[in-house]
Amino acid sequence: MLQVSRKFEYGLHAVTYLATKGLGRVVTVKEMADEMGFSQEFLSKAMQSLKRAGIAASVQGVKGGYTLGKSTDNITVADIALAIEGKPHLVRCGVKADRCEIFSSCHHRGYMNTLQHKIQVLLAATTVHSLLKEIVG
Amino acid sequence: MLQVSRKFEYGLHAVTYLATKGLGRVVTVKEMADEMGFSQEFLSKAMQSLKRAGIAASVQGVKGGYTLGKSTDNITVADIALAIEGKPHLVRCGVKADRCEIFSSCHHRGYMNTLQHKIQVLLAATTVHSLLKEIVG
DNA sequence: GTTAAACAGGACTATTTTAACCCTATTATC
DNA sequence: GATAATAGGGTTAAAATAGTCCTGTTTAAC
Ligand code: SF4
Ligand code: SF4
Repeated sequence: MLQVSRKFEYGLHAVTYLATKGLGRVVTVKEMADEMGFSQEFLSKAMQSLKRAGIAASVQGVKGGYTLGKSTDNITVADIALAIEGKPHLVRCGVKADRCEIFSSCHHRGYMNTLQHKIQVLLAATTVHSLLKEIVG
Repeated sequence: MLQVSRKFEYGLHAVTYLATKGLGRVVTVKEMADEMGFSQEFLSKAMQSLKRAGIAASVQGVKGGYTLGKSTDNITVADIALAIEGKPHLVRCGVKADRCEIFSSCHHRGYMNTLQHKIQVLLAATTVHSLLKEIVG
């Protein structure tokens, strides 16, 4: 269906939320989940992925939470997608060749791969900084 | 995971197969399934979708089968995707607003929709005619 | 006109992926 | 030491995808 996952959308919302709060402010998952209206546990997983990718930074313990790990013009939508969904694979064979039973006789793999690359370029073209301007404007 | 469905790939292969056989030649689902190595029943569903969209034309009865319904430069990859997967919805709310619990407070919907449009433009930029040239070249 | 080979399509089942939840650490403030 | 937070493994639930089955309908060939 070529649809982004909920986890990705949660992550994207979280990043823009953190961005509007500024780099200094430490925000808890609870606050974000309450504010934006989705599951705390699930958002928590998304934040952990973002943290591992360096997009978010975490502070543990009481008074802990998350902040952005980079400046907003240094995070692209592609980065967020990569952090949360892992390497993109528009076609099954990208995960592993034997995921497709007709791998050896397939002629349109090259096209699909360039298509995937073009989609990646689209995602990489939007930084969180530019996204925020779109949102406000 | 932003991955195309198997049904779409089956359909795309079928269309290029029909295209190489020329508009005159009527090809059965059995032949295509055997030739390309996938489930006859499942490919049959894809062909039915392609037929309903006018991309393929069918001949019923003994000696029946499928041919292309249009010229190869009149079919784009986007057309095939539309025929097989229906209207694309990069985000849940595209299907129906109430599919997303935070619809009313969502700020990045506009961006996601333009993103989807750009992906559609990518798909629409490739005709079966140009795809065949890529494959051969 | 009977048979057989093909498309048409509804309904069902199985598999896989995604989403959500639970529970136990660990960390650090108070 | 109590508490409020992140970290993360493991399990379950729900949804989407893939695949099958079965019953019609059409039509060429005999
Ligand atoms: S059909 Fe081709 S492009 Fe698609 S998964 Fe198989 S090998 Fe890859
Ligand atoms: S988060 Fe926004 S864009 Fe995504 S489904 Fe919900 S309303 Fe649509």
